[in-house]
Amino acid sequence: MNDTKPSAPIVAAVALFTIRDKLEFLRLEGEQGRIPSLPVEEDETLEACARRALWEAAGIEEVFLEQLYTFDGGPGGPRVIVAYYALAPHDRLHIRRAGVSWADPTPAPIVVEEHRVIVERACERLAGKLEYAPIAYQFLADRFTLGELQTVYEIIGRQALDKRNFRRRIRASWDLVETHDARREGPHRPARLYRLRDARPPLEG
Amino acid sequence: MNDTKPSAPIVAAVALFTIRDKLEFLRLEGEQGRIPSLPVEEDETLEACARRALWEAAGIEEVFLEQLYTFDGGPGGPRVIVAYYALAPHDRLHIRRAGVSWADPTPAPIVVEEHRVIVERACERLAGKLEYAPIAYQFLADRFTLGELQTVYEIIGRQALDKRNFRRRIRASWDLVETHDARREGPHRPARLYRLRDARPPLEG
DNA sequence: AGCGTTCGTGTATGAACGACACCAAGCCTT
DNA sequence: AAGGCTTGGTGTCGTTCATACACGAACGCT
Repeated sequence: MNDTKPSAPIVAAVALFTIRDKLEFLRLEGEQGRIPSLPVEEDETLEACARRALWEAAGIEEVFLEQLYTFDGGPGGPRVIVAYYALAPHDRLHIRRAGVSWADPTPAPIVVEEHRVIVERACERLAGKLEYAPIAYQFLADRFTLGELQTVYEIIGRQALDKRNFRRRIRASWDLVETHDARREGPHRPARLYRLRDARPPLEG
Repeated sequence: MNDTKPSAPIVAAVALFTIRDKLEFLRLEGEQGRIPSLPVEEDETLEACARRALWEAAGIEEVFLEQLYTFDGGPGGPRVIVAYYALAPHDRLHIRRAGVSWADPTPAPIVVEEHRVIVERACERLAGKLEYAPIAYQFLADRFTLGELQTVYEIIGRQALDKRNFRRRIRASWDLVETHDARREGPHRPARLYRLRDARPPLEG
C-alpha cells in the first residue's frame, strides 16, 4: 500500500487535494506521514499506477489527475519518484480504507521530506494554473453556483475577491452555461446553477 | 551514446534548442533521427544524466536545463523517459562530435515518434513560459541589445511585435540594466547593450 | 411582519495595451 | 562630400481591461 522499499526502481506518488472548507490533502497516517505511492508494475502506465496508489490507499477512483514532476529518489529510496496531483470534489470521495485522513497542506505539510516537496509544489502549481486551466471546476460538482466557484478561487488563490469583478472576469474567460434551475439551501435567495461547457482539456505538463 | 536499449529502465532525454536565425533543435543523425538520451546510471541524478547525454552526444556543456515531462517508455523501449529541454545561445555551443546537426522543430520534427512529442511539447512550453520566465535570455549572451531580445521573442512566440510596445512591456516586466557601451555591427547606428539584473530562477516544473 | 442571509447586478476611475511616424547614427557607394 | 540604406531609439492617443464600490431581491426563520 505504501511500499517505497529500497529496491523499487520507479514509484508513482500522488498528492490528492480536495476542498472541504479549506484546501486539504490526503495523508496516510503513521509516525511520519506519507502520501499514497506505489512501485510501478511491469506492464502498467505511470498514470495507471498513480490511480492504483489512490485506490489501494483509500479506495478512491475517478479523479482528475495530472503529472507534477519527477524527483530523484535519494539514498535508501526508490530510483525516481514520479509525482502526480489529483483533484476531486469532497463529496465524491468515499474513503474506504483505514489509516488515511485529510490534512492541511500549509504552511508545512506533515509528511516525510520527499513527500513534503511534492505537496508544496502541487499547491504552487494549483495557484499558478488557476487562471488558465480548469483547475477550480475539478473541486465542484457538474453543476455549481457562482458563489461556490468564487469560494474555490479564493481558497486556492489565498485572497478574497470582489464578487462583481469575479463574475465578470469568469464569464469572460470561461464558457459557462446558465442552467434553468437553481439551488436553494439556507434562509436566503436561491443561487442559479451553472455548468462549464468547453472543458478544454488542460494541456498537461 | 544513444542507448535506449530495451532493458534500460529509466532514460533521460534532452531536446536542446538554440536560435540561429530560426529556432532549431539538436538532432542525432541516422535513418530515423533521435535526440540525445541515456540510461540513468546507478548513482547519478536525473539532471546529471541529462547533461551527460548532451555531453556524450555532442560534447556540449553548460546549458540551461529544465525538466519537461515523464513519459511511459512503451513496448520495446525503456520503462520511462524523463524528458528535459535545454537552451543555449548558438555561439556558446561547440559541437565536438560527428553525427549531430541542427533541425527545424516545426511543423513535424524529424525524429522517432517518442522523441517527436518531446520536441513538440518543449516548443509549447517555451512559448508558454516566455512571458513570465527568463526563457528568452537563455538564447542570448550575457549582454544583449533590445533588438536581439525582440527577435528571440518573435521567433519563439511566432509573431511579429511592435518595437516601441515591446520595449515598454519588457522594461516593465524585467529588471534590465543599461550598460554604458554599445555594439556596432553593420551600416547603421550602434545598439546599446543591456544586462538582465534580477535573474530570478524560473521555478521549475 | 420583520430580520438575517446569500444572490445578483452597473458605473466610474485608473492602468495597461495596441496602433502608429519620425529623426539619429553609422557604413557604403558614387 | 553627399546621398542612400539600414537598424536604433523615442511618445501620444484611443481602446480595452482591472479595480473600487452599494443596494434591492429572494428566501427561511422567528
